[in-house]
Amino acid sequence: MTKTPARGTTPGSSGHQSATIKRVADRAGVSIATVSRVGADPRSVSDKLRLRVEEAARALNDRPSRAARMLRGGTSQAVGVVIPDLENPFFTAVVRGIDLVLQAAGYTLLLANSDEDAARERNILETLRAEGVAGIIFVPINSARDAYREVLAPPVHTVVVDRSPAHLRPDLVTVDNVEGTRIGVAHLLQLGHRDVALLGGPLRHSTATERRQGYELALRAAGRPIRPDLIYNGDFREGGGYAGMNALIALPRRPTAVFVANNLMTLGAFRALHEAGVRIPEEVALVGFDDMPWATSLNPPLTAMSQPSQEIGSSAADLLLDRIARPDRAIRHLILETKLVVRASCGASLHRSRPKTGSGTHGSKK
Amino acid sequence: MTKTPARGTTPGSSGHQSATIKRVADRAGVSIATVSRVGADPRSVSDKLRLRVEEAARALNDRPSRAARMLRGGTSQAVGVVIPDLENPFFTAVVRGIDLVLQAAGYTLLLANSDEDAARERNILETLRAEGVAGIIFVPINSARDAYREVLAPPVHTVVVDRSPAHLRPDLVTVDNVEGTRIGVAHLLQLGHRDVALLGGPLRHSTATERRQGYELALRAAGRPIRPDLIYNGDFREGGGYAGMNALIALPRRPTAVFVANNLMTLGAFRALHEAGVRIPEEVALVGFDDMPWATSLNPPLTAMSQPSQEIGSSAADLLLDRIARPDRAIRHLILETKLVVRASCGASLHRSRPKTGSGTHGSKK
DNA sequence: TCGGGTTTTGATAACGTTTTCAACAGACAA
DNA sequence: TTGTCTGTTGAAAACGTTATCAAAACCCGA
Repeated sequence: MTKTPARGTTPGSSGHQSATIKRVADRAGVSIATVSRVGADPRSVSDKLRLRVEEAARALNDRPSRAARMLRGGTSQAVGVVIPDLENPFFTAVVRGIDLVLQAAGYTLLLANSDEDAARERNILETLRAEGVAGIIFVPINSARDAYREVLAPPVHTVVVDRSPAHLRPDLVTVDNVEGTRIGVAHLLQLGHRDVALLGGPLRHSTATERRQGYELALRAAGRPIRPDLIYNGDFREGGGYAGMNALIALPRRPTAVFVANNLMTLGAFRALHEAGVRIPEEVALVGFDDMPWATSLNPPLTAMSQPSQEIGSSAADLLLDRIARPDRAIRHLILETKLVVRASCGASLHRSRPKTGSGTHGSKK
Repeated sequence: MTKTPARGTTPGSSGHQSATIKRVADRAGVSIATVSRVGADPRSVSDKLRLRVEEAARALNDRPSRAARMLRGGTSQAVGVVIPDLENPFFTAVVRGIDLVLQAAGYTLLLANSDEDAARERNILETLRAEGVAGIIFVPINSARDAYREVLAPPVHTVVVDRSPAHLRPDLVTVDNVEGTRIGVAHLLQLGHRDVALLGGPLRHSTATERRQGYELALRAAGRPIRPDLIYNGDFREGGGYAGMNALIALPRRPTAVFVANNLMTLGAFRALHEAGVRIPEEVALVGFDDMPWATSLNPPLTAMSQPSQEIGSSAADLLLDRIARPDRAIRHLILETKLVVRASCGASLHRSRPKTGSGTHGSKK
């Protein structure tokens, strides 16, 4: 039986149709164990057999069954991605980044939308866990304190994105929110504005508190006082930006510049300003956190702190893949830089007198 | 200890930890076959045992392994969703609708981004198929003609969304593109515009051809000629809208109104107009196809044909679930209505003289 | 040529389900 | 009481992998 084995009707194997690995094995004239091995570690099998198996697999268009693999190994080649709002372009850009590297690495992406709802998030996380995903990348709602204890249990790895969770130190990818906001606010200050307001977010999110810190930092560096009435804590949604901006322009001492700490809120702020007939940037100058695809379509185009959204996603995926490969590396926190993109909404073009945009200290008073 | 079978150390079962169904069976003092049965068809097992099993399952927080289930049955409780652009808010709204009903039905959502790339789409579809999804919901790229033959093979069910594929009649959910566009263009005509241009899309997409039909329909109904120079076929992306609008305003006989057949292109059109300093709607009136979350933040706010994006998604999911349950129903094509949302970009507010917005025939000449 | 060691291979158990088949229990008619 | 029929249950095979273990093949020095 030495040479002849490669052909179809070996006595042992009657003509079954299914069972991909078995079919490959039959065709190559080897045992299924050998086939499995060339998939796992090609060096562990002799060149002769390896070649036979490889060609048989190719001919049969063999795709190992994930179900079987997972049933055996307890973990599947899939990763779960959980974001709080599928319709926020920032998150979708992140997902796109994740998808790019995951797809290239042969992983399948399970996406779920937690909708900023803690119960739903919990449910999703449990499902994902039961599903046997190799890892989870998620933007935490961060409601209950010990909510994520069990998600971190060894079989499944976790990478957190955008917001840092309260009582947890997982692998993490964020942006430098403090510095980003500081630069944005400093830009406004430098343009000569004395009263710069902040349209901030819910303080349970690290992004909101950090951006607030950056705001205060910039003000202090410029020697300006922190006026509590100029700080509005919104909800990071369009409605909050609208309400907040309306509140600000109703102020007796109306601010001449506003830093909006979130993309959706920036939209709301624009709407409020347009409706009220307040001119941007002549009456109120605007800088937003997070650039958006349609920032240039706004009127005037938005000056924004641009986040590398897609790169956030791909970095997170890289981190996850790496952790899966080497589970006992040290925890890493990756902090990406933001970038000031100057367009018209901040009014920089009105100030031709001071063309130099230096390293962010305050400008002279107007 | 009355019933005794329920306790731990039954002679047959040594102290294994894993195997959920086995554990439930042990705890309830029945065979695993019985446990499986109460999951599949509760009426097929006696009340007594059924109760015991149910309570055991509840106590053990039993979650049947999807991997095992799929390995046995060949199909998993997951559905694949394939869209061509994760960053287009229309598609994400659709996905959100899908997610809503799928999550409620206990299905897992596998999302993939085909990026308008045929090869990638094909690869995704094959993967999904190999993955054993119960069904696929997708927006087809529609490049090669027989590209989708094998996707339709019986084990996996398909629902197509937004665009109808060329040589295929699957379950389908679209919007009434012809009528939607007709209404939008008629609105412009009724406002007194004589030269209404169309910023259209790539004709390989049914959405683009149908919207073009609607445009011509409206023009003919108003007795206006079709001027080829007023029709620009873009790419359904921001850049195409920008280029197209620039081309239109460079025309010797510049149109006074433009219907933009796609959300991203609308953004580009706005940008072009703003940059060129052309006033909306005084110099060029604008109506777009597909309303967007930020339509009200544009300046002026966008008049648009609003699509029920989320409902498109949820309907598609409903269709799919129904087909999975009853595979031999007739093929269905669900056509949803669009709605004209009048804001400022069309200039309707400038025409206080004619407050009645009737059923879409043309108004008197200006 | 023969041992001893190393490498390569194959048979098989296990993973958690569903489903088929046979066995068993109970009900009812004779 | 016996026999047949129906309804309920359990044993076991199968799904496609991977991993363990033992057998086989090979290599090398004596």
